[in-house]
Amino acid sequence: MGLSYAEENYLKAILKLSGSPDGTVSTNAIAAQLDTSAASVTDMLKKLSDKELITYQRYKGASLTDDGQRIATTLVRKHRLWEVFLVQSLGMTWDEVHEIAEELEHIQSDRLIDRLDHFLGHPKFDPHGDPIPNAQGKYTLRAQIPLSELKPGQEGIVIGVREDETSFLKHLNEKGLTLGKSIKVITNDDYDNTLSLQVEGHELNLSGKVARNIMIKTT
Amino acid sequence: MGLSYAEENYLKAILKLSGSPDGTVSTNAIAAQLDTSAASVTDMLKKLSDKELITYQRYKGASLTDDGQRIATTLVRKHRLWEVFLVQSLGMTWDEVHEIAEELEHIQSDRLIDRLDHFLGHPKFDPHGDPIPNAQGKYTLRAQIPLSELKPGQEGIVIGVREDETSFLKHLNEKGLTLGKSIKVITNDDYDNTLSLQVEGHELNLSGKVARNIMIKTT
DNA sequence: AGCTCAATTTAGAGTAATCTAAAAAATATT
DNA sequence: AATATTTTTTAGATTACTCTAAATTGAGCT
Ligand SMILES: [Mn+2]
Ligand SMILES: [Mn+2]
Ligand SMILES: [Mn+2]
Ligand SMILES: [Mn+2]
Repeated sequence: MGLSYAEENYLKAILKLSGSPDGTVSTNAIAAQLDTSAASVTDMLKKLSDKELITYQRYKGASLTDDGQRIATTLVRKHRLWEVFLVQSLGMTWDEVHEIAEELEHIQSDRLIDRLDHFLGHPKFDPHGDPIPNAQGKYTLRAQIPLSELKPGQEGIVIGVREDETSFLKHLNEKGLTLGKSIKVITNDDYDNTLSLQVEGHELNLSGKVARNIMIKTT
Repeated sequence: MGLSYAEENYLKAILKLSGSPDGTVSTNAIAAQLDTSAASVTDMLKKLSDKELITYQRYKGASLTDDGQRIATTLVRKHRLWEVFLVQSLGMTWDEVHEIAEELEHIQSDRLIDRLDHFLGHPKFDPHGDPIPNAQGKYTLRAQIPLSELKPGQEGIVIGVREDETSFLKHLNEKGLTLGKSIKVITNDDYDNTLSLQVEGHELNLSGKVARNIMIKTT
């Protein structure tokens, strides 16, 4: 029997937040990620723990079990494959696909996803530059560095973003800072990483907050 | 604010069942269609009535309002477009797409559906031969007659099925009776419409129950 | 070691969707 | 017209998910 959308969203949130060593995630971090109350999170952590998808001890945080990790990774795979479909096949823009994929990722059918993956040509990255896990849960890592950490004079290519909210991506569209663009840093403020850079002949100013969410492959 | 999946499924069921003159549908008919209890149906009819998506009087059945009709028709459009996608683009078979489309139809995004429609080339019929409403809710009707009503000697082409359950469609696959096939009736039992017919050189026997769910365009 | 405060959990409650069993209304039969 | 049967509704519960407010726990600081 499958999981509910809510259970799946929690697993995905825990995976996203568990970058740390042992991968333990706090109740409040999950609540913030899912924009829900800490009390709701506690309830759900008990349920997921009963189903052995996470390990959880009161007051000690949660981490994914192997089963939980596998399920969460599959959700990420589905989310990102659908995003590729929406952009590549349907011609939607990178700023409008995340919310839709947030629903599509819950469609239940392994066969569907394998077919979709095949149809799309086994893409390795989604429209935001995030890696797509394969059917075995493995994915490609790339050397990348936040734009905010580049020194004046350094050059590179935009290969990803760390944030997929519509407002952020629309902002980048307006600045012309989309995937694949070549950039060169002119100045980078020591204090708050306010940047000026060169993109396709134009000069551009960016806040440190924005620059920290743009990932660069240096050239 | 959007409707829940349950509310949408009820609207779709009412549309499907309201072929009659005024289009009034009984509580039990809906319960049977959705495989749920009559008590649950009554609860939901009250809710949909409050939202003015149906007209409903106790003990008198329900019918769609214009708003309800519009929403239900859009759901049918989405369901059938997704079925076309699954078969045409992903190469799935007509017997495995209905259940998946039952979920996909609830994805919320008008823009997505318009893009999908465009991507698929504005198809007029789904993989079961059912017409696909356009964005305005209009669809093409075709002259068709149940195979069970053909007389011995009559010929035609399979242009649709009235039932999209997997088991039924798999049965047709085994018999080689798929969309587009040419058939010729040899015998048709007066009492129960047990048929024998000619398909691609082979002779085939069908129960009346099956024959009543296969739609033919006579030639 | 004890105190303080933030993080977390528990308590209690609400909404949505569903069920079974009992009551009421409508329809069919005699 | 009265009675029997079927259909539909109501009553009362259950499960899943969520919330706010109150209680508890644990970690950091004197
Ligand atoms: Mn996304
Ligand atoms: Mn989601
Ligand atoms: Mn279908
Ligand atoms: Mn559905």
